[in-house]
Amino acid sequence: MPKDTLPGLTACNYAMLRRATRKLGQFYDDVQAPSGLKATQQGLLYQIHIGGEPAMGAIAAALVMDLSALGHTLKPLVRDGFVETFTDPDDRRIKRVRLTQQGRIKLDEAMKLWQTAQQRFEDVVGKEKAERLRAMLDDISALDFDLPTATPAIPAKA
Amino acid sequence: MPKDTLPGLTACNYAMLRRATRKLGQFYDDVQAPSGLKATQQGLLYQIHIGGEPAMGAIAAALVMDLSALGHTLKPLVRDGFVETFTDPDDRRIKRVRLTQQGRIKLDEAMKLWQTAQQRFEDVVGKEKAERLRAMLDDISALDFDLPTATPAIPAKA
DNA sequence: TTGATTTAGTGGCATATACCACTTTCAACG
DNA sequence: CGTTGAAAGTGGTATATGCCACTAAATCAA
Repeated sequence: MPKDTLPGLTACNYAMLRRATRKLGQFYDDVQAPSGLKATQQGLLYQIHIGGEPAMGAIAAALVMDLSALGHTLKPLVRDGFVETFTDPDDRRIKRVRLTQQGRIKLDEAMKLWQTAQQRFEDVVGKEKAERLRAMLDDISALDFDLPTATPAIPAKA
Repeated sequence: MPKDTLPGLTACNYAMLRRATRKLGQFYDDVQAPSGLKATQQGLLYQIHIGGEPAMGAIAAALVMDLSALGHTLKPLVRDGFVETFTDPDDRRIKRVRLTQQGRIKLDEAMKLWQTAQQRFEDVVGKEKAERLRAMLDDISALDFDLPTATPAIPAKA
């Protein structure tokens, strides 16, 4: 039975990460469904909320997310009136983002549900273990994987 | 400065998970790009490979993935000739999946690149720590979050 | 055997994300 | 000043995923 000796996908860090993400997504989304927001959207609203009218690029950087992906993700939230954008008066390249009144209200509502999910998760997994998990994940998000695929030590400007 | 006292999104298990997933996705995808497969596709091919002509439902269950999502994800792989499907002769509801010859070759190719990425990840994070991470993620994928949202102890068939 | 129920997938629709090719602004230089 | 190159976003295209409504096939009951 070769299948027992094959490593299985449990060996792949990325595959494990995605699988666990799907699992948690189903859970958090389910709990937060009454608010009408997906957990992803709630997270984005929150990030904007604590960001102080952040620029698109700042949000993307904080979330380790592609800038264009952020733009797309933001669209439904703008369409539904939870978020609005405006051009930075000092640098017209920069687009800043903020919550609308409605967005703040909706975020409040969603946060209450979030707490339920979060609490439940920690009850099941253990507060201490959850903390360790988040710390590890935070580390990973900050890593630098530079593959030295022919790194010119110093481009020497030539 | 209220921003320093706000919990930041680092408190949310799900948000952390997604952020780390994006980070690793960018890394693994980048390393595996030469094969033409995304890391997600490589993972799926591998799962099929070790599954012994698995049924759609079996794959979805193993990956904690929605069945319809799996169907969609499979399409490009079928289109590109890496995977083929056939109806189970003993139960025509069941659709089984297997790699084509071309699919096996492509998987081999991608696995070599995967090993590079995997190795690099473990070099940076530490083999032991990576192992703990995967174990935790594996646990999470197997959890049962039943929120007793009015659980009728026994529907009593009425 | 027939009608109700359950199981396995499909298709449509919507969000999440990524990469690439542009466009618009700034900023730096000569 | 212009020219040039970097910085910030936008739009298009493609995959990843999920939910829901629906169909087909198998099972269970009566």
